[in-house]
Amino acid sequence: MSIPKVGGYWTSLGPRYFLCMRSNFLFSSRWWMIQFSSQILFKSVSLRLFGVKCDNEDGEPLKDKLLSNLSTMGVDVDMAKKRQPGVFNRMGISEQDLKMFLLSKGASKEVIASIISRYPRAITRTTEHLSKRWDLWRTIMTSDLEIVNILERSPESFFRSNNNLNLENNIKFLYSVGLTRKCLCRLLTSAPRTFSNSLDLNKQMVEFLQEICLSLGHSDPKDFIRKIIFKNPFILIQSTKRIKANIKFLQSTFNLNNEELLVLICGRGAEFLELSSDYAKRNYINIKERLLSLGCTEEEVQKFVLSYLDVIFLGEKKFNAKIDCLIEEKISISQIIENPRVLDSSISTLKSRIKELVNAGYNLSTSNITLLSWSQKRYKAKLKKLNIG
DNA sequence: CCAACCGGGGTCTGCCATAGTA
DNA sequence: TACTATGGCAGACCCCGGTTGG
Repeated sequence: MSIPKVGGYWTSLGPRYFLCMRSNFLFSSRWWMIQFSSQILFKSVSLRLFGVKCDNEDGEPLKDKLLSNLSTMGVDVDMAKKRQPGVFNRMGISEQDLKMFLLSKGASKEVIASIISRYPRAITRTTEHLSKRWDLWRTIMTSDLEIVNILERSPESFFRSNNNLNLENNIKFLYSVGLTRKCLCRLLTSAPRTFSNSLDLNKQMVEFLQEICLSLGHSDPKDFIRKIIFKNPFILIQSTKRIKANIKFLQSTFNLNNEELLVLICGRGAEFLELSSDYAKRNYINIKERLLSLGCTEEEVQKFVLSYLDVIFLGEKKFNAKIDCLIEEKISISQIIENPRVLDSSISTLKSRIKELVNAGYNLSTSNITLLSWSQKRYKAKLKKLNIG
């Protein structure tokens, strides 16, 4: 049996659903099966290691002792060794210290095992270091539980660096650019990696954003920084290269003037800046081709995408599927581009609503289609009335 | 009362490459 | 020359409801 990579259960649902997918996995029987089989595997591995020199009083090799302890704790040793083999060749590691520390902060045994399986280097940190780092995080977060939740989600962001001074300086720096504690809390929750970036990297991004701001003729860079970071808490974990490319794409595709661009990247377009290389371009080309083939003009396409930038987040397959599903019901392309938010709804919502509406005698090709994207509550109320009337 | 308009909310990791370090 | 610290990458929606204008 092959052990799946932890990052391997990516789904078409996207990054925002990652957490939910992972926790389902953690508590599924499949997880336990893997735990079980890795223990069997571990036994055979340790037999093969029989010749390793003995360093402790019981005569058991230290490395074996560590591995067996971890295994007992429920750590997926195979996965851990594959990820960071170096960790297991070191001497003087106390996995018990980490365990005790995290237990004292309210983490469950399962969470601890999962953390070590995914980021083994965690066990090389000393209690003193952990304690200091935790306290620094606690200056931002109000409870230990919140931190435990972040660690469960993203162990790497807490454990990857052992430079607590850098962390401290980052916190000072972020306050100094005008962010509030609330904003830092948001950053730490959403993009914890921000805080293990080097101070220099964070400074680079902030300076880069300030330059953009000034080059676009904004008079108050500090205000701009506050706005853009609050609006887009992930921006500090992107590369300036990526942000640059996306801004360039916006500029070249939509002929925006400076002010329009400023408003866009601090507002609706904030998330757009995170898009990975060429993704925007790829999707835009697909959207354009599809709409042109359905009889839209270039201007209409541009106007449509700009009025509803979220459409760029839709992969080609999904975008096409949604359009197909609407067109099949004799909804015209002009209805769609005039009411772009109908594309907000999932394909299954679109399908079920279309079916219900048709059954209720609602003529989608002549009536308004915005109700396809209304909130459930509003939609249900409307449907009820249609069925009565 | 109704629906169009509009903004907001949740939420980003795990892996790899490569300098740097002891 | 192992091992560590750090940068950077791909990946790819859906739903809710306040306000406003009729």
